[in-house]
Amino acid sequence: MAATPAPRSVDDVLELLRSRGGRVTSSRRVLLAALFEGGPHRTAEELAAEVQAQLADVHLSTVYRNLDELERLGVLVHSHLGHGPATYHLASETHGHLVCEQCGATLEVPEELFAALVRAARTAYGFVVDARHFAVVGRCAACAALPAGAPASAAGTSEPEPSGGP
Amino acid sequence: MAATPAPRSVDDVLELLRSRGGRVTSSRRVLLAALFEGGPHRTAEELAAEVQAQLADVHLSTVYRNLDELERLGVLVHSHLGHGPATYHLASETHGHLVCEQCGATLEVPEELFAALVRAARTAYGFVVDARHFAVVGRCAACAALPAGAPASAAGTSEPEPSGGP
DNA sequence: TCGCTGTTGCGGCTCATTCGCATTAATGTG
DNA sequence: CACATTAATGCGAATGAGCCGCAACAGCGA
Repeated sequence: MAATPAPRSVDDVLELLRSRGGRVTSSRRVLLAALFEGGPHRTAEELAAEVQAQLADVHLSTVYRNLDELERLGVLVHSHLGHGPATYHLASETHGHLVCEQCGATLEVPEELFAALVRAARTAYGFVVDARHFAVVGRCAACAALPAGAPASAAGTSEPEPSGGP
Repeated sequence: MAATPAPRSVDDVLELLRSRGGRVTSSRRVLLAALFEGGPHRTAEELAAEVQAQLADVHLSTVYRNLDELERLGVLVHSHLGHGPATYHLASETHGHLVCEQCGATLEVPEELFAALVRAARTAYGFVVDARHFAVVGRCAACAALPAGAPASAAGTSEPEPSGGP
C-alpha cells in the first residue's frame, strides 16, 4: 500500500516529485526545507511565512496547493488539533495528539496510547480508527487540577485562550 | 458539579431559562421542540431549517445564539464529527462518535469504548480526555473492507457523502 | 400599562481553505 | 540551445461555518 516508503531528505522528495511527472520549483524546494528543518505542528500559514521569508511572493494558496500535493505523495500528513487550523508534519513523524480545550496545550503522544481504543473499535464495530488525523481533546493535567473554567498558564504551542466567563 | 441535572422536556428548559433571567421566546420554544423531537446529530443549519418551517423568519444567527445559550445552560452539547459542521444534541443523550472518513457514516458508541484510552491518558499524562466533543475518525467496516479510496454505500445518520473522488 | 433589558433580524466580518483563470516557467525533445 | 508542453503560480474572489454590532423589538416584573 505504501507507494512511498519514507522520504529521507528534501532532494529525496524532489526526486520523487519529478518521477511522478511533477516539477521542482523553488517554492517547493523552500517549503520542503522548512518542513524538514522546523518543528512539527506547523500550520499552512506558519509554513507560508517561513517560505515567504526566502521567497517573498509565494502566495498562500501556492503553499496550500503544495502541501496538498506533498500529502498526495505520502510525504506529509496533516492533523486537526481541536479547533483552529490544521497542522502539517512529515509522514515519518506521525503520532497522536492530546489537546487541552482550556489552555490549548498540545501533547504529542505515541500511537500506542490508542491501542486499546483501536482494538475495541475494531472488535465491536469493525471500525478502523485513525488516531492521527484528529486530535483527542480534553483537559491537560494543569487545567484539570483547577476549578473548571480557569486555564492554567499553558506551555503549549499556541497562546492560552480562556473562553468567556461563567 | 451539575448545576442543571437533566432537562426532561421543553417546558422544563424554558422554566430553567426563565429562572436564570432569560426570556421565553417563540424561536426558543420551537428550537427546543425540534431538539426534543428530532434525532441526534443535527447541525445548526438543519435545526434552523426546522425552526424556520414554523417561524419563517428566525435568522440563522439567532439559532446559533440560542444553541449557544442552551449549551451554556447545560441543556445541549455539540460535537465535531470529523470535517463538516458541528452537531448538537441534548446533554442527556451524550455518547462518543466514530466517523468514517471515507463515506461519512457516523456511529454512536457508548463512552465505555474510550475507557481504556481515558485511563491511559490520565495515567501517563494526567490528561482528562473528553471523548464526546470531537469524533474519532477512521474507516467504517464497509469501507475498511474495500481497497483504499472506494467508499462503501454508507448507511450512516446523515446522507452518505463521498468527497470529490480522486 | 410601563419600562427595563434580554432577544432578534440583518448585514457584514473573520478564518481557513479552495477555485478559476490568465500567466509563468520547468522539462523533454529536436 | 530553442521550443513546445503543460504543470505550477499569483492573484483575487468564493466558499462554508460561525460570530459580531447595532438598532428595533418584545418578554416580563412592577
